[in-house]
Amino acid sequence: MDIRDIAAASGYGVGTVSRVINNQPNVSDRARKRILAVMAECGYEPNSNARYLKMRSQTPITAFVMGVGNRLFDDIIGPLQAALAAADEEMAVTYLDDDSREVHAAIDYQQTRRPKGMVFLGGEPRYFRESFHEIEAPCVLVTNSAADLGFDNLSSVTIDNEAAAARAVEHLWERGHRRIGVIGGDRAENSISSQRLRGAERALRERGVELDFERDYEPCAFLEDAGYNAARRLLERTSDLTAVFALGDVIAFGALRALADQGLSVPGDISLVGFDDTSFSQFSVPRITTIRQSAELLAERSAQILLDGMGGSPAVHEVVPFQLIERESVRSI
Amino acid sequence: MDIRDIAAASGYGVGTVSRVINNQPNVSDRARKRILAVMAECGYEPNSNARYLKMRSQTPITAFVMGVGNRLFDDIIGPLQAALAAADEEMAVTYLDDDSREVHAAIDYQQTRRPKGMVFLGGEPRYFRESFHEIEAPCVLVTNSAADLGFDNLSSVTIDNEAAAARAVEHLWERGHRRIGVIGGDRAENSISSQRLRGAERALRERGVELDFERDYEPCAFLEDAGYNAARRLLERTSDLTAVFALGDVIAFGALRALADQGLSVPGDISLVGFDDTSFSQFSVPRITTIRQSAELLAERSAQILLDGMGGSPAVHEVVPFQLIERESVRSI
DNA sequence: CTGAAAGCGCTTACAG
DNA sequence: CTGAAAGCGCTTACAG
Repeated sequence: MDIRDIAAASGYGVGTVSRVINNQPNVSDRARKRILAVMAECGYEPNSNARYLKMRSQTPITAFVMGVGNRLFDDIIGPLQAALAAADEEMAVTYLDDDSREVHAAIDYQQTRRPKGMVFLGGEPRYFRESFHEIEAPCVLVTNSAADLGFDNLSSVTIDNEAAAARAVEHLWERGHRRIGVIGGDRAENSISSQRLRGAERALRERGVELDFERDYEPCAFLEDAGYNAARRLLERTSDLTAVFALGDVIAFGALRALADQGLSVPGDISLVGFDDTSFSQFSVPRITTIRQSAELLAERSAQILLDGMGGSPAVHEVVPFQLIERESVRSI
Repeated sequence: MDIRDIAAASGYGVGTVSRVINNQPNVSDRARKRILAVMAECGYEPNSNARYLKMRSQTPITAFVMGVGNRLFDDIIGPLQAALAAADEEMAVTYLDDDSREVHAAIDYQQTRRPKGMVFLGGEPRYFRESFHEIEAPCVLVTNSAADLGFDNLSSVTIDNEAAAARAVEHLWERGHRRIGVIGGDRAENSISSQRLRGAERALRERGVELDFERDYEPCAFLEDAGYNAARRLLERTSDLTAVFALGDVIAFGALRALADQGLSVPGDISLVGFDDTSFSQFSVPRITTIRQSAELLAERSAQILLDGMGGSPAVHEVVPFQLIERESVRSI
């Protein structure tokens, strides 16, 4: 069942059928109606490989979402789509699993789809450095900075993760906490988690205390049970902590459980701050004080920057504000 | 930069270049080496639309994952991939958002990719009924039954959701609970949530009590805040409940919060059972008693059934066991 | 408003 | 082992 079958069945030529498929003008109402009817009856769907092989350009903007289940990304997609739609641009979204290299996926995609522009929700700067030069369309990386990468078609919009983490620690400090532990991420990794870690370190240093990585820090992945184990190890090792800063809410959620299992109440015995403002921190008992990135703002700025880029503007690297959300997991001492 | 450029640059013909791209025999080592070198140097990547336009068959098995952030599905993917790999079959995965109709996506995909087989993690029987007849490859629907649909290339593997829900209610009953409320899902919907609801209804009926939908039931979406509100409404309306069965763990998580906000302790004042065994129920305080579906089993059986289907076997509809996981949210009264 | 024809970038018999 | 040629299913000037 191809376009020729439809042409034959409708009594028109393939050119005309193609025009109705693409909603183009210069087709009589009669022809359009007839052809639509035949297509519906046959359940015909155009072969998209053949289409894209020809229309090698100008397919919609595509958003790549790194990993699944990231609430922040889910919250960005909607407003992003809306902002783009306001400028009459469609946006397709592709979810990538954690193992896939976003830039390779984008290269493949570009190869076959030739999108007008691409946006990456999340992504490892490292991969961009390696192979982004192969991609040609204007792009924007969201939630991570591409400022150091120096590609002229790669913009970025992000919060200042370092400052946000520093703010979290500062909040704890203001509440009287002096013995603050940190869990999550990895010192070596050159990415978001290490920026947050640096922020925590800096905030402490500015207050005259050097973060003791041996004693007061425990690295871990962004998973509940990793957070659970990290909190457990940390508390067993150093018992004089009055507060813990978890680099992510998932980690904080696991930590909350670990604390409960050790008979510690939050915030009675120990205070806890998370990062990301996921549903965990909104619904847990106690609700967790955390750092929120504004999905709306991120979305809106990304859309505008991408649009500008498609219009020929050079890459920009924008930093948007974050917010400390005070809830129930920190007490003053 | 296309295959002809590579042919020209290497001094060979396009046919030979195509053979090396596809790792086919009948190419001299010399030619292969030379062509590979040229391709690498040019950073050439074949246009996949053109490839698939020709090779209209035999692309890898594809798994469609409905919605994002479903932990169970995430847990199935790995073992599924592994089981298929053991039979030398690759598997690609495509995440679909909640609004997209899985079957339409599959039809499109089939159109361009012609996969050997497809597996659906989740999916609405309704959509399958409407348009699955257009798809030709052997398929398997996982976590929902396709037994009633009668397509001979559509198998399914699922737990008995009705029995599992009945088991959850029975567990509460055995612990002495007689006034049991239910939250989640929708009576009208012909899908997983309604099966669970029917199970709860049946378990109660078998014990001589008719589930009072007006008083003891509150419908809601599978979201934390929906669970929160549903629990709140239910408890405000009917104050003599000693236990609540939430049709999903996300719902249970929201409910747990609502209960805490009303000053009710779980399980002290009220018992709670969830469904799905997500990280919520494993790490919340208290940990939630719930129903677990075995991701491994689901994956393994799905793989085998798909493989059989590709070998020509007729569709089968398999029901795998579930398990009640007792944790900390139910007390005996 | 409509159709015939060229061409998108590949793969695959078919000759050699 | 290699190349010339046909063809996958579309879209898009170009004539009419």
